[in-house]
Amino acid sequence: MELDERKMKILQAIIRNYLETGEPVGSRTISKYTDLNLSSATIRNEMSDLEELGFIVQPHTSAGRIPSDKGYRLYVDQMMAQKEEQLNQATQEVKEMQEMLLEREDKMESILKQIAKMLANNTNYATMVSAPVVKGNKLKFIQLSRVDAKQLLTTIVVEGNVIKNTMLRVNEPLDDETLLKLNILLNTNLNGLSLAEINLAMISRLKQQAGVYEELIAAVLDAVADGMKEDEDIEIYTSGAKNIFKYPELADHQRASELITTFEEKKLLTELVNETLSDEENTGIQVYIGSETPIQTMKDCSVVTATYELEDGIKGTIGIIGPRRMDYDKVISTLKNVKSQLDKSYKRKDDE
Amino acid sequence: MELDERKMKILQAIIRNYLETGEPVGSRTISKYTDLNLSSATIRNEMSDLEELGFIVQPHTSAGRIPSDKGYRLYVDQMMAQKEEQLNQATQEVKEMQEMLLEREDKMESILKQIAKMLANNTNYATMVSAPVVKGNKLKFIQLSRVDAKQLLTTIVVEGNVIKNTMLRVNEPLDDETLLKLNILLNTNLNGLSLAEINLAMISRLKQQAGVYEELIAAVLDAVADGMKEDEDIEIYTSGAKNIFKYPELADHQRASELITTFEEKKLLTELVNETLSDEENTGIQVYIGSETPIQTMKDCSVVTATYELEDGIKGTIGIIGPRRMDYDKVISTLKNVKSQLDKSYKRKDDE
DNA sequence: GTTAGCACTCCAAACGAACGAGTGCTAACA
DNA sequence: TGTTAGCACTCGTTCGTTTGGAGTGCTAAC
Repeated sequence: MELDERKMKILQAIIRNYLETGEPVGSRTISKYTDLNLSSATIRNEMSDLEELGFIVQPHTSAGRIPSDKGYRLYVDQMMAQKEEQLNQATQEVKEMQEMLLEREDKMESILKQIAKMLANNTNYATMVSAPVVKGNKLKFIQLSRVDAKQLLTTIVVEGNVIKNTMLRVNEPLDDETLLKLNILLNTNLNGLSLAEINLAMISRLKQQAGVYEELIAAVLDAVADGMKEDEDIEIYTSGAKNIFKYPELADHQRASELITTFEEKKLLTELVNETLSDEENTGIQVYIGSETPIQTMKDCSVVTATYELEDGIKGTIGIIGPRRMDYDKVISTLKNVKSQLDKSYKRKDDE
Repeated sequence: MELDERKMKILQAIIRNYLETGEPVGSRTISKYTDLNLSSATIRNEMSDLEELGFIVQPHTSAGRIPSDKGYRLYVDQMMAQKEEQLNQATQEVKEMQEMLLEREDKMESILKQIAKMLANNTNYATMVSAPVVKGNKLKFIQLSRVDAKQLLTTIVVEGNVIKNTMLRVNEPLDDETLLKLNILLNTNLNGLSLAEINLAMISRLKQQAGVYEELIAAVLDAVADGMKEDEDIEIYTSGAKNIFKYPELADHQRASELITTFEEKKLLTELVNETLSDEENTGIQVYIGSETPIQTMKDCSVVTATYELEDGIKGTIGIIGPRRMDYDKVISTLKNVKSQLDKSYKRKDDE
């Protein structure tokens, strides 16, 4: 059996209708809905075929049909192909984002939080935004300062301007000269290195040169290791969890509880982020439908993600999580817009 | 009408039973449950009185009674008075916490997150922990460092060892000498001041002394203001939101959705934190029952909070949010334990 | 290939009976 | 006077039945 053009049109009509209503759609509806001018009986025959092909399913006998994952997949793929070259209209989101980005260019964290919130409000789905992850992770700057007699502050800056601080306690106050010497020692030896490159040889050399301050240097190195090994613990902001209650198919206790937990324990979401970031042939937007998603608890959801890239290799993920019958069209174009704004934002900065 | 001892006993029995079952409790149940040896008819008379006094209510005619907010309040107050001097048994929580606190004394953030999680797991309620808020907010240390030719890093340390960083861009690289001068200028003028004390006069004096670097100083002061004005934006960690689904009286869509939002937008919770911290005659534990809570969306919940205090004036709040029929006894003693551990943790550090 | 017609299926909502938990009241009892 | 047994009554819950409607599959005719 072939999927001819008429079947295709009917499938599309079924999906569109289901996206709107969330109810199984019957043959009569389609017969009226489309401009095909076919009777419900004919549609019934075609629907029977579409079911055999696996694009739609019946929740139970004598009910209408709903799209299967395979059906959604076809629909989404086709849509993506069609609107490859979409113009970038100044949507609501773009306007809001431009204001955000203009306002404060340095406060990445709060901007990402706001993006998550804005997307949740504008789409009525749950959203997540991961903070950019630096792949290389080279140390750019390290400094030891005396806050008071017994407390030192280590400040390290990693490529991509990620800043980390750690307080250290010392028994004896350090004089200015020693502090300067230690700072020079640390900077000359460690700058430009990644965590992997700070090996045992380097460590013992440093300790040797530090003399009596060997112990202090060890503590500093610990702090450095701590600050740079952030890969496992990606910062993720979420918003709009309450939106899942808007879709009855997600709102029963069991599912809702699981989903809420997934959003609360952001750790589970890192899997999604890793998945999207690791995908090589990534065009920027990815769609996971139902069982395709990498996170178990979301098997009844669809997830659309966008990967944004600030500088080379510094990437993050924006994700929208909703029911299978998501408004893919709107979500995808919204994400495309937001992504392009974020991509641009850093380029703009460099131009200054 | 008086609330004599017998009525009191009956009220207690009603509440205890309701805490367990969540179902309205009838006269026959009480007649069997207690050691009063009274028939159900007598109990009925007493219950009628208790209802008139406002301690219990009937969800509808011909149903059992459930405690009113006033009833819970009496019960809780009495319990608190009784166990004023409770011994500090080594509970599950204490053990878990001691491990946490021993492990890393500097990582306040992750410890607080863990506490929230642990409490949620051990109590089956939703939890929140606010990071300590410094009242005075005096600047302890400020430093300007050169990360690379075009980027400066401001690091400020506020009392209570809260550290803030901001990146600044400059057009012209600064030489070491200028940097040193600016640092001395900043430290000598600003150290020990609170945000309120950095007034216009001070600012213009600084700018004047900075000469050509006036603009830079202005940027630094902006960063300082930004870093110190954190009062409005208290860091709050939450956990166990999913637990609300365990209590049918909270789990309907409407309520659940509101509660989830409250937990997600932690801003709303700051009100609760402010309320508890501002209460002067605070013995450490506070109980808000139903409509007593300061947050509208929680009017069907009870909230138990503990205020912990690290150093003088550096306080935070731990809160447990559950249904009205919360196991107050367990929750209160758990919170007492956790609170005392946190209170101690800093004292211990000082002793070292 | 398309369509009208019809029997059939199945869910959802409406209905009502039966049940049971619980009350309030009254009258009797110690 | 306080306590208790008894009884009529209320009201929510449950469960089986009914009904209506939406939708299907099949068949026969166009």
